[in-house]
Amino acid sequence: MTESKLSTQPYKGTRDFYPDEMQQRRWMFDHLRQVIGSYGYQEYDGPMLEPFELYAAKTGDEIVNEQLYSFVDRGDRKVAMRPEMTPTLARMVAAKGQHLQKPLRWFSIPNLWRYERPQRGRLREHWQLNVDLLGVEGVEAEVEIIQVAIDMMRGFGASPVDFEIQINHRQLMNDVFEQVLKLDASQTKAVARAIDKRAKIAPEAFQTLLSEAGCSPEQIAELENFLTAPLLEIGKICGESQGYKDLIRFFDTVNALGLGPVCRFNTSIMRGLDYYTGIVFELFDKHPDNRRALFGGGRYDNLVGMFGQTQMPGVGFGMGDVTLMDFLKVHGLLPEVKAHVDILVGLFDAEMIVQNQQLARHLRSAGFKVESVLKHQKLGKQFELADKRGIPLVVLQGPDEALLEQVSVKDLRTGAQENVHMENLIDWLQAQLA
RNA sequence: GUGGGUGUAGCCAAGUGGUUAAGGCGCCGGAUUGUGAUUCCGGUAUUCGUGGGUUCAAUUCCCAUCAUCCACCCCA
Repeated sequence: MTESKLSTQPYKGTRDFYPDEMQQRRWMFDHLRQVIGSYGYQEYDGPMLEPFELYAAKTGDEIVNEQLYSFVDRGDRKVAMRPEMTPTLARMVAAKGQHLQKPLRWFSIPNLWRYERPQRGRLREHWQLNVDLLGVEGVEAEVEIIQVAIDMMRGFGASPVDFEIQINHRQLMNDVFEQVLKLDASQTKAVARAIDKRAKIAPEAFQTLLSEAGCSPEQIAELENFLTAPLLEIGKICGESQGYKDLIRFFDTVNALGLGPVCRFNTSIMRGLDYYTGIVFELFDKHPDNRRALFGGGRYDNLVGMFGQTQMPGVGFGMGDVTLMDFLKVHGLLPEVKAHVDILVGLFDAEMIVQNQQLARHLRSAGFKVESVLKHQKLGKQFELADKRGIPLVVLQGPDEALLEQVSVKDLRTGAQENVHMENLIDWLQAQLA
């Protein structure tokens, strides 16, 4: 028999969440839910599998061609594992469009799949918070979404100097490409890609990319002029386009709300997804060890309409759990894993299992988180177990205590031990744990 | 998809072409059968990622492969 052993490794680019990691994940998501809930957003979810075509149309060539997990099902349907949530959201909204009361404030924390080479901050399966606001045309929607993002970061204890939201406008970029620079379709794509890279490469390398894209020196100069211009100068370069007006109104509002310092206009923010139509933004970590985007999002006014029933404008963003976790680690914002149990009910000897269970039931019904010892071990082992788990209190009833209707309570944090009468036990324990 | 680094116990690791493969943490057991986090003692690697080759001899050298990390590509 040369049977090869089954590997215990998780599939490439995926993670096992053992209880400690799961607790961290829960902690993170609970924080997010709390902030989002404070804005009135409701949670939804959809299937992990969708028709392949849902992504083929608008998600972007690279994701569809190279990063989509897809297969043909037993009924010959081409199926994909969701690489992002927004198409599912759009589908769900389109399906019920007329009946949903607008605006919609929805969020979800789906697991998403992309066939990629794993590296820092990127895996094949990740969980991504998606927050979307649908049914609002004006930039007030973007302003609210940005506030949600900022408050989430604050909720984790991040300082405003730790991160920055960079903001651009898709339509503004399109206007510049088409009307000012007069680029054709293929040039537009190459130029957009070059702009996306601009912050990471040398200025000469950027110019080379533009030349390779077929730009004349004049076009390059004009583009440079645009890219480095402050927002207020943009209007002079490409006219008072809708994109320009949106941005002005957006920044006016954001400044009035006191959120200006964390928001910055940046013409380099392009975003890869094809469905964005208006303001786009990314939230960056400013820590030198982790300079990367934590969130990305923007306005997608035509996505719901793709399904042919109703048009519905939308604004939203996604944030990956992997990148958020890196942010929290780098900035020291992850708390110690807290004990999940308040009390261990010890088992004095095997014959006392019923008393042990009764005591544990009594304490649980009073609202404590209680673990009970099910198999007799030496008492030293039982206390050791409690200590290693971080359980603060051990409650034990041996023959001596039972005679007096008492239990012995030891606080492992202080080492203090006391006998407490059953009548006072609940109050006494509550005081200890307060 | 391209280039580079690394694979020795659950984790962190030292090590050498030649008898039994350091050490630390953790885990298990004991000293201490009514009391933990201290101390002491003991136990914890028979595929040194996997397969093949060179050799009298390979954990060590060579090749392949897989995994993992980093950079690129792209993105979250």
